Parts: sequence; C-alpha cells; structure tokens
Amino acid sequence: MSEAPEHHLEAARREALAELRRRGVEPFAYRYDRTHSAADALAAYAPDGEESVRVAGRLVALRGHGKTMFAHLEDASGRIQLYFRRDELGDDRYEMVRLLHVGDLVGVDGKVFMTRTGEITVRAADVTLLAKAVRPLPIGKSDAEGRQHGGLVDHETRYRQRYADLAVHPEVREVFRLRARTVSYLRRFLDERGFLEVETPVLQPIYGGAMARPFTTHHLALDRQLYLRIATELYLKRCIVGGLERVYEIGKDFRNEGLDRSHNPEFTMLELYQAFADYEDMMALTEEMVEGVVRTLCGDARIERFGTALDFARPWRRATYRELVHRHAGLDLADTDDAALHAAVSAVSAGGTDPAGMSRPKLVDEVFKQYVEPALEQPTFVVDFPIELSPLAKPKRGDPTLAERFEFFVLGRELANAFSELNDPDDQRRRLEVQSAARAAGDQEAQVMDEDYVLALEYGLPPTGGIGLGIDRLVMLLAEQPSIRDVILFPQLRSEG
RNA sequence: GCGCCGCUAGCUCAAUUGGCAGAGCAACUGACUCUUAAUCAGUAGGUUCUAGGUUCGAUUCCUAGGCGGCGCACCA
Repeated sequence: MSEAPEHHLEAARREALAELRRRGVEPFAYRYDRTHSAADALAAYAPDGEESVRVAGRLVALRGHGKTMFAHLEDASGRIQLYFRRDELGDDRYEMVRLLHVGDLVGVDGKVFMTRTGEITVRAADVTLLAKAVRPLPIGKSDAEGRQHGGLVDHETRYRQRYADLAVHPEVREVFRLRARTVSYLRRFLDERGFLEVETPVLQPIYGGAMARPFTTHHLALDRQLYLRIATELYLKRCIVGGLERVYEIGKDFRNEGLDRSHNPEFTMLELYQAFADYEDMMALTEEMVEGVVRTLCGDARIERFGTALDFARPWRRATYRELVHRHAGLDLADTDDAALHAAVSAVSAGGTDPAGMSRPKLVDEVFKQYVEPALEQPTFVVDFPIELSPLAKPKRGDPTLAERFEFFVLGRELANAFSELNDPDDQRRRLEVQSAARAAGDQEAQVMDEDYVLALEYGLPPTGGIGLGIDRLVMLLAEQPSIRDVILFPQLRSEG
C-alpha cells in the first residue's frame, strides 16, 4: 500500500499540505487543549454574552463564501457549526483555513453565538490544524428532508476500512458504544454478586468444552502443537475445583467453521460458573442478568426488534426439549424410531443435509434445529436436553436419558447454553470416551478426551452451575443488527482479490 | 462447499440490440462577509474487478477466476 496511486484528489490535498508547511503551519499536531465537546459547546450558548470555547474534531462540511466560510465540526459528542471571517482571523490565518479540506482534524478557539438562521455556532478567533487528511473520506451530505447523498455504503469497504466506516457513521460508533456498555453491565452484575473475573489460556494443548473444529498452531520453543480455545469451560471448572467458587471470563473463542451472518471465526463469550448451584439457579441468574441488560440499555424490558415485540420481564417461558419437538415436529421422542426421524429431517432439509449416516442423537438435534428453533421468538428456556448431546452436563434427576441443561432462545437464535455441571469423574471419563469414539468414527466436532480435566474432577468438583452467553449475538439483538459483522469492529474477510 | 445477485471516476449511481463511458457530490480555477445538499461560471478526473474467448469493434455476450451481499449447508 506504500505505493498507493496518487489520485488527483489526494494530489490536491498533498499540495495543500505542502503549501501549509511553506507557510510555517505544522499539519500534524501533538496535542490540543480542548475545553468543550461539540455537545458541551452547544449547551454553553447563552443569548446574553458569548462563551469562549475550544473545540476539536473532524471537518465534515465546508461552505466557502469568499471572505467568510462556514463549516461543521464533528467529534464523539456530535456536531457544531463553525464560522470563519477573514476580518476576524486576519489574512494569514484565513488563507490557512482556505487550505482545509473536509476530513481534516482541527481545533477551533472562539465564541459561541447564534446565526441569523438560528444555529448555534462557534465564531473562530483561532484555528489549529491537528491532522491533515491527505486521503478524502467519503463523507456524505444530507439534505433538508434528511435524505443522504453520497457517503460510504459499500459493505466491503466498510468492513475492510472500519476506521473510515466509523469516521463517517456516528450510528456505527453508537453500536460499539452499546456493545461496550453491554459488556460493562455484565461485568458489574457479576462482580456485585461475588464472581471473580479470571483469565484462562487461549493456547491450549487439548481443546474442549464445545463441539467445534479448532484452529491449530505451533509453539516453536516447545516444539508442540497447540490449539486456540473453542471454549473456556474446562479451565473455568478447574478454577471451581480449586475453590474459587464463583468465576467468569469474557473473552474470545475461536472456531474453525464457516463465516456467515451470525458466525465469525473469533467471537466473544461470557462463561460463568457458580459452586453449589444447579441449572435452576442458572435460569434464575440468566433471567435476572439479561432482563437487567435490556432494561438498563434499552430503558424497558419490552422492546421491539426486527419487527417483533419482545418481552424480557421475568419469568420467561420454559418448555422441555421433548414437548417442543412434539409440538413443532409432531414427534414423541420416547416413541419414535430412527426411520421417522430420517423422514422428518428429509422433509424439510433443502438437500444439503443427508440424514442417512446420522446417529440418533444427531438426528434428534437436526429435528430440533429444523422444526423448533425457528419457532422460539420470545425469550424461552428450552430445558432437559437428550443426555447424548450434553457430554459435560449432569443427568437429570429422575430421568437419566436427559441432561440438566437449558438453552436460552430469542428470535430463533440461541443466546445462552447452561447446565448442572457434571462432577462425577468416572461418568465424565465414560462420556468423553464415547465422544472420542465418535471422533474416531469421523465426527470432527466430537470432543477430545482430556485426562487432566478428569484428574481435576477426581479431586472433587462441588455441585456447580454454569452458563455460556454469546456476547456478539446479544449485542446484535440489542443493537438490532442483522449481521455479526456489524457488531465486531474488524470482522474476518477473505484477502482482497 | 453449493445457488442467486453485484463489482463503472475518490464516493453514490447512470449508460450502450455490441458502436467515442455520463451525472451528482468531492477536487481544481474564478466570483461571493450569515451559509447549511450554499450558489454561479469554468476545468480536470476512467486498466468499466482480473484473465481468456466470440466479434470489424466488448463496460455490455460467453468461459474461468477474485472479492462482496443474500440464501442454503456447517456451527454458536
């Protein structure tokens, strides 16, 4: 990119840059003493008397009128109009102003007044160039009716050059503020309840805690293959064995799967574990935590997203896996043979899914995904999953064919997964052996035996409840963004063609 | 991985049954001391995603590829 072609637009800016330097203006400053944000400066306006302010930000509009010039300056707080007059700035400084372009970063010292047309404006007494934009930013214009003209709409450019997307789209910056406030709320919520935030390895010799294919890497000094974690689960439960009692981690997991509107190869998960609790406690905690996030960030537990009115007020709907499959697929899992499951999957799959080689648990899971998930619009706990699909969860009291596990769904999408954590080391070993066998038989997403994890359980894991909550998906819901790429600052893309 | 759609000036978009590639904004020159899509006059700006093919001639038609969007599959 260092050999980027010089466009005529860029050439004009570079010529202005050179001219500024000839005039003794340093185009890239070290600092600026700002006294007011744009919003503060607007608020500082008083009809009687003119407040002095120093504002700083990016020029997003320039309107020259010969010996005067109007501009708009934008910073993190908003926009404010600037007014430059030759007779007030003097010839030299006014000539400098004429060398400015939209996109330049400037600081302006002046008094706040109101124009004849009623717009609060800073009348510039001095201008400082803070950074020359030698490349034009695609800043659009909006007309009196609010219609947008020009601007940056190409998705590819927006993702590849997120800095430009952010620079020209205040609403995109707002999505990431919402994301930060969401994470901040969750952290505060858990801290207040005695949870300890911990950091567990991203580089793991054995990966586990979820069904997924990992990224593989190599440590040179150890001459050892390592994996990027697909989950934090097994390390966090080791912390519970060690007596930390309540732990959580908010961090990236990495899964070597396809990319689409709701999947990025690295994504952010909150996992938390609480000793002496079971999945009923985790349901109560999830309800309280998520209702709190929604109320705090959206102002109400009832919100409308993607055209659907959603109500996050506790308690949420609860339904068992089995009754949902019965209701939406018309199949009673206790009394359905594999052939019927095959038929059900074949009936709805668009040809890509071939049920022929599927094990029964996979078939059941497929039926659930095809028939049940899309129907779960309102916040819903799906409880009591088949035990075969839940190798890290305790069997359900009274029915060992089921696991004490729930998933939390909104608008057809899984936001959280939780269980009463399996703490019997012998049972855990057996279940991981079944996974290993499936893996040997070709299931690339089956879990791997982790002897050290079983060893940890042998020392005694107290009864424990745990939750995994997908942060990106929660933010997608709150910010009403249909693509995960719109809630991840720098999403993964193919290399440029 | 599969299917559909898209890729033209810095940005947003036009255009040709296959016949010199255009507009608005941005830029440049000039006029303009309360404008706000400022206005007015003028100027400049293109590997039409890439590589082949068909053709007198391809931005347009065909083939392959790249990147992106959407859907499907996989997955969270």
